[in-house]
Amino acid sequence: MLRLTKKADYGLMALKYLAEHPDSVSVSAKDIADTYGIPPQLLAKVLQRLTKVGLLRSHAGMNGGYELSRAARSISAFEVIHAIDGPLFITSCTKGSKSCELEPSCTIKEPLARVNESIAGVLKSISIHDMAEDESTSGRVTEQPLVMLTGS
Amino acid sequence: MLRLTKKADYGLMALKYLAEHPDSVSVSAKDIADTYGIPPQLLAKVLQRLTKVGLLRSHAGMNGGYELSRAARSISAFEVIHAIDGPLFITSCTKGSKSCELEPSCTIKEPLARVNESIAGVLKSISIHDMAEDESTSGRVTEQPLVMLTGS
DNA sequence: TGAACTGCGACAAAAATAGTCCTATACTGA
DNA sequence: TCAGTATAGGACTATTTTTGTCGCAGTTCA
Repeated sequence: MLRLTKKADYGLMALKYLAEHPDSVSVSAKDIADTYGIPPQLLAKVLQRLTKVGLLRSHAGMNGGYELSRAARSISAFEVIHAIDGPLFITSCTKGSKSCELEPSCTIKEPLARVNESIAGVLKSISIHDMAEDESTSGRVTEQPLVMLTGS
Repeated sequence: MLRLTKKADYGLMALKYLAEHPDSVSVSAKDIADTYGIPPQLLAKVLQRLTKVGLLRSHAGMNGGYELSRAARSISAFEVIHAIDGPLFITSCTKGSKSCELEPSCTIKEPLARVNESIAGVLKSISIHDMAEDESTSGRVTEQPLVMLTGS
């Protein structure tokens, strides 16, 4: 339930990798794919999408590759996931497109929409920087409130 | 991204329906399926599973059907979803089974595990009763904190 | 110019979901 | 006690989503 696609996983891993190697001018998709043992071509597509959305800057040609276009601290997990998996959300039919295929029957949607926002909030509150930092200083991140949802 | 399966949707809808009809001694799967225009047999299976898990009580034979085994207020969305979609979570490989197929590469998992818990918290904090109530007195539910995640 | 890249579109393969069918069993009421 | 209505559940098929591959065009750099 509620699982991320592998593409989103790959995207997060790649951004984390880039966040941890700010020194390297640019890193190729292949470099990252090799490091994590994931299909290079797939990762390439993911990175291309992230570039298109503006989270990465690409650099074609020899010694080319990708780099973060912004500070890791300012890139949220939400942005990454949204860019890769799209805006779709919790319930099959979110009120983006025409309500529900199932007539006016979907009475469950509105309550879930709020849950939806809560989850988005959680995802927005965690940055690539947080994820990268986590490893070395585990436990530090939790000190600050991950998310605070009162009222809304 | 992060969307519920239809089965889970159906389950939530059914429980909500039952919560809204406490008068009826028991409601058949067909009744609910007809009301919402969903496949009866599929809903039947969902309800059977919810019964097995103990969220519903079933009653075979004529005029049979299902009823909540507990107060709607004490049944969380989390329980329902967990019963139907299983315990799987956010990231492909949660540290339930052996860490990751991808060697020690999955550095992304631990940070996401925390996100995972946050989401579970959100889901646990909303009850079937909340969802049923929502329609009539929309907006009331939001007044109470949906979830409060500080530190953890 | 050629090697090492990114950028895309079209597929193919695999896995998860959704939905159907069929049979067995339980209970109710006439 | 029999007929009708329900649940219980296994097996199977269909559909959709996800994952991964291939091939080719454009870029950059030495």
